[in-house]
Amino acid sequence: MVAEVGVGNTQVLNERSLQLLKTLVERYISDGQPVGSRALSKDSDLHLSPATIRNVMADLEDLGLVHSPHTSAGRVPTVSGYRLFVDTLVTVKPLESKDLTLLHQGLTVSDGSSDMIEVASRLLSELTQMAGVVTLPKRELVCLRHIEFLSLSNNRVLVIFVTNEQEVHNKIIHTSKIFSPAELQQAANYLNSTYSGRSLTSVRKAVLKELQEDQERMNNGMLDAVRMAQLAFDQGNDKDDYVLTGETNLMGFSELSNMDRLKNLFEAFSQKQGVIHLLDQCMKAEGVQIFIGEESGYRAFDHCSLVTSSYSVSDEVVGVLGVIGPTRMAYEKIIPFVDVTAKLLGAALNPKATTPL
Amino acid sequence: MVAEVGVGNTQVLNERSLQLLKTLVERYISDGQPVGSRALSKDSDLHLSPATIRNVMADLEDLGLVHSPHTSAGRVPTVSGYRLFVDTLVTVKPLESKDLTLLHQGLTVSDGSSDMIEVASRLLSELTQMAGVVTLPKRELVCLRHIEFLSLSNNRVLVIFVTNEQEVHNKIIHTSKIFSPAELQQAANYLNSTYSGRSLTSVRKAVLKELQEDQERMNNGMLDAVRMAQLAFDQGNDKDDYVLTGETNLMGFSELSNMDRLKNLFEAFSQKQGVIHLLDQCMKAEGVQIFIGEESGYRAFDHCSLVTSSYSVSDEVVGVLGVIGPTRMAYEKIIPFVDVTAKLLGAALNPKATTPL
DNA sequence: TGCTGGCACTCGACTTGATAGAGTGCTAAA
DNA sequence: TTTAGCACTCTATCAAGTCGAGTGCCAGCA
Repeated sequence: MVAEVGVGNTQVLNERSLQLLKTLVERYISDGQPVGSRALSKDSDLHLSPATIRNVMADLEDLGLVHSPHTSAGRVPTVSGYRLFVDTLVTVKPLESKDLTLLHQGLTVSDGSSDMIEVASRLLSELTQMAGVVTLPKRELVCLRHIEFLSLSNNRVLVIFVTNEQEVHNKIIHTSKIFSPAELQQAANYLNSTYSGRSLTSVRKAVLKELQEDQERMNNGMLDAVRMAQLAFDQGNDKDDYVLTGETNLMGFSELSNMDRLKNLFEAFSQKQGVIHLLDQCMKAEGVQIFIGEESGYRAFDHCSLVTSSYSVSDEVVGVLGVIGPTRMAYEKIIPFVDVTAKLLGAALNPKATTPL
Repeated sequence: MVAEVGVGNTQVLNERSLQLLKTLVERYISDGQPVGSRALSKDSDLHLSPATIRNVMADLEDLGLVHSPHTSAGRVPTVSGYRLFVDTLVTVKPLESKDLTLLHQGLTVSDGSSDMIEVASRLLSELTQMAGVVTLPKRELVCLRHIEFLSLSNNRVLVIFVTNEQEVHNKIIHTSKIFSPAELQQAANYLNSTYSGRSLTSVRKAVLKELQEDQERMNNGMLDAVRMAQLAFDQGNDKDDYVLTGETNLMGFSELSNMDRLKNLFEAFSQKQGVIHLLDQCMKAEGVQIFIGEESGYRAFDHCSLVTSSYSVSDEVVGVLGVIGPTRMAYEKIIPFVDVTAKLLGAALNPKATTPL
């Protein structure tokens, strides 16, 4: 993607062109207006005349890095231009100490009763004045703490299970026969003593294995328990989900003030599907990842950028968080912001954490 | 509010004027354009010339029922005009059988595993193409089914309790001493045997009473149990909440395409406070209630109307549902729609229900 | 060879003026 | 009491004109 730099056209994309591109993007991000050659001549420290800059701009336009909305307007960065900018040109600013303090305050493990995910999302959106998004930690990496059954009418059983420290999940399963409360209690006891402390994926695997191989070894009660566990931890039970806050902040940006775009975007938010898929992709990479405009592949996000970072608990990636805003966002601030938030959240979610960083 | 009708100015607000107001509102609702005297003359069955109608319009304008955006535009209903219309003039249309079928399908008790509240909200928004809102049933009228404690680190205890048939709630409480799992189990057993089946409010009252009066009668374990119950069922534990769907539908309406208005509205939605307060007011009245524009008292809703109805389980009002849309909405359809949905939802939530209506 | 000043040109934003159409208020007549 | 007619008002729309920002290109200069 950055292949243009220094291959065939080294002489075109030299240091100076890159410097000008950088200045242009910075200027456009802060102003929102197409940047003309005169402004660029003043802004950059290169002491070049507007005429020279126009020549360079023409080259950058040929390379698809900038674009002119119309004949006599300045230049605006294209998606490729932004890409080059965030990949190699941007000079990230260290987080303002005010913001850092707020993040620390919000994301310390002290107060276990508040929902960290929610807090993180809110911090992201409030401090960046854009939309913040945080996925719930992946259940594969989540430990079963306790399970409990409660009988309902019509062969239905309410399964309640607690994961990690304090997250409560519940699901209704349909059983083939009616269980007495005592039987349910017994089943729960068996499952708790056997599987408590193990990860949900490993529990699921173990359950499947027992059903296939060890049936003769088990008594009826154990078999029932394992069967119910299978139903309870069935794949795709709790769909991965995310917490999104500050969507309304996005309504302030002029590039999103087009009602159709905005509607598409908000519909994408409420359907969740696309967003989840996008965030899933970010989970694979470590560190900060950025989707600019159409790069995401979802039309609804055409005029948005997404700056994400995965967050990890005990060196395992368990989720993703990020900021959604207009393509024209202050990447140099947002990138470190997302980075730090991800690290703090990971640390805060770590049960045996001392304050990190 | 409807006091103008037939008091001092009977001769002004006579049958004919009302008929014309009705026609005007209907026409404006369907067109969205200010209605002129000529159009009104054709639309109404009164066989009056435009000139006559202009005289009537001038009277209606004096009474504050209609309003001219500018000198040579037609008339538009004011809030008072809408009020009079929905209170006395509107002829509600019976629900289309297609919609009725869909409502019945969605809101029958058969499938207990899906969330009725969510379904109801979604039906409201999808079938009306506006936003649907449904409050969660009031907890005062909710029965405790089962309670369970789980110890966490640092004197914290995770309380899980199940209400009604299958709703699971959880809360973390801080205790003064550290309990062993066995002690917690014992406390849960005591509470389950004592309070299971009673409403949350009555449990709360009973707990308070025991703590104040019957302390000497109880052993230590019971006392601990009751203390924990008090913490768990503390007032304001689960804040009343609502499920809102189809907000994005509102972005299609021209009267809400002003970005500022829209932003205010969506911020009100995400803060929830104001909406909850508004819905609470509706809980007091039975049947369909309507807030038009500024009547709600919340600036964010200035250009919206809210058509609500409380819904009841076993003859007790437990919640409110409604539709939010632009002031210019098809009241004659929405009113019966909300009415029927409320009745169906109430019936569906009734544990021992046969299909109603 | 690369940079710069100059010049003609283009395009959008804004202003102005003219026109058509919808709808009103008022008055006088039926 | 209703109606027809008329003058008036206001909006929306279009065309024309102007201004300014910015470009592309060319010729000259270091």
